[in-house]
Amino acid sequence: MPVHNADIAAIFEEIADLLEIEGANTFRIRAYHNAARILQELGKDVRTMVQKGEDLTDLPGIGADLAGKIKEIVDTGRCKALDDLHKRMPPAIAELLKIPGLGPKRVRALYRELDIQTVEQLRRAVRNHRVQELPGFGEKTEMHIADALETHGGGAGRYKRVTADEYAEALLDYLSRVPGIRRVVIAGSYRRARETVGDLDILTTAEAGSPVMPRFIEYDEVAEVLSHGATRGSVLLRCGLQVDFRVVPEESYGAALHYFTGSKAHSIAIRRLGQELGLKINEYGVFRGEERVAGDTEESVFQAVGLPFIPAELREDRGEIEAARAGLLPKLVELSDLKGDLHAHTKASDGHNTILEMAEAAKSRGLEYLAITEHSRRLTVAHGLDPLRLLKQMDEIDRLNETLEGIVVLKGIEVDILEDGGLDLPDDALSRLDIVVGAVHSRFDLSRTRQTERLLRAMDHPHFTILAHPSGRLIGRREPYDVDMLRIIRKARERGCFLELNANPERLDLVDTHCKMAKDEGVLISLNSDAHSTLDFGNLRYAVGQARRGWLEAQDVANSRYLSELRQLLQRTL
DNA sequence: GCCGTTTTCGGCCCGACTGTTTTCAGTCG
Repeated sequence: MPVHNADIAAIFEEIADLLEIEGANTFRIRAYHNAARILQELGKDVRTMVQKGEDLTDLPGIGADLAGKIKEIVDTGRCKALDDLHKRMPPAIAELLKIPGLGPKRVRALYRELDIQTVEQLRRAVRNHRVQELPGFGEKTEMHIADALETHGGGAGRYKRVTADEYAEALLDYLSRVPGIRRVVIAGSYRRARETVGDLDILTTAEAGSPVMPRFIEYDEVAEVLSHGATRGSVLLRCGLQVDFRVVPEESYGAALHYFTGSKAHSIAIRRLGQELGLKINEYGVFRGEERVAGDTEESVFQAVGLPFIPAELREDRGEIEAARAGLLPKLVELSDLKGDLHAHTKASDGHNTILEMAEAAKSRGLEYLAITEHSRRLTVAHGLDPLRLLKQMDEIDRLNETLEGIVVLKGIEVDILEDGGLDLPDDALSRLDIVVGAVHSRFDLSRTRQTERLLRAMDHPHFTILAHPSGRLIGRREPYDVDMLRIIRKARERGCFLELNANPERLDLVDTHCKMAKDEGVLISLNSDAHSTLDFGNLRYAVGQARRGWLEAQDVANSRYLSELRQLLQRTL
């Protein structure tokens, strides 16, 4: 059984949870959480690093002990430290930590006093009102646990960004009309452009006496008020999305925005920097003793710790602070950098609009070229094109280009990559196209070796241009297929191919860490809408957000090039 | 458990809200 980074991360998370219940040193617990995060965001396989004998302690947050445990897990699939914890504590007990309102102390009390080890046992104890008799618990706490147990399992989970957008926009509109409100902004993972958000963090400033907090909790989509005080409130919307709300003084806006944007790891790192300089940083400002020295803007907070402004999308403590200090922050790509789109469909396959409609829509978005890339024949459910229909469409595009102004339509295909790595159309058809987008739409279940070989072979095809949605994942619905992404990226460099960052909000494929890896390896990414209708070009902003999280600059993006420049890039070394 | 321009020990970010408390612990973000 190959051990993936996620497997090791899961073990570390479990160790952290069990240690927390045991009452271990909080910084030791944090070290395990931190290591789990590092592994998940690493982008490359730690298993391979172990096999190559690389020094894992070079990774931030990994010391000799954790490096040893990683190696142990890679080699044996087990971790003695976790096994030992399991001997002392029931394995299922960590589940209890996921119930809102239950932290390590209460879980430990429930276990020690009432021998509660599982969610089911807790449910019974709550029913029999045994929980409220425990010291530190009470009637209300027991009631809250009962409520939480009812919703437990139906868990809200994380929301796709595009879904959160719908609720966020309506709420922002409502809040912006509250009398006396000055600023309303969404911070948190939403502002960092994460592909999913667990909740919405809304930050406001308002004039004295403005009824922002009461208006917030009486918003008509609020299903439940979880808490509300003078400056902080928390609600559940009817859709299940949690919204955390803060009101801060105007002069604290920058410090508060920085803090509530996070990430947690980034905030901690910045506060630590402040500490080294004798500064205290909280959401109200940057303080030297009693004196506020910064905090009205985010820039002032960064400046106080000697750094330039760091864009929100980079704030994950993945090296952005070091880069900022060294003056090496990327100038991140923006939506306006995109000159074209290299992946779109029309009615000819499974799209909803004509070529002309798609071209006009792309042009109205400020794009100068658009590749039409229908599915190929094997994908019958999508009315994939055979060579004859493809030729007909190419003629149509030629005719259309003679009349179009301000936009050029490129001839392309989204050709299926067959199980053996062959392409679903003959060479003579592919050779006439401007763009050949290759994509996997079947056999997601191949072994890592075979899936990787399949993609490498497809990319070796002389006409291959772009690898579409390279991991095949659908957010929250389908896991990525198992491939060695570093080998794929290196093959792309060798062949002069691009990798796609697919803008469909269900996909957003590549993930940010692989974008960064491609950039580091010198491979260009194409930010493609994969539009199936004229409306879908709006999704490009999600791709841009993801690209920014992957440190991409305009120069790292294939379709930030003007068409003449792009054509040169497409002149492949065969 | 990690880390080091205060370096192998002694630190490790900081505050709001709730409930069970008579001044604070627990949880959460």
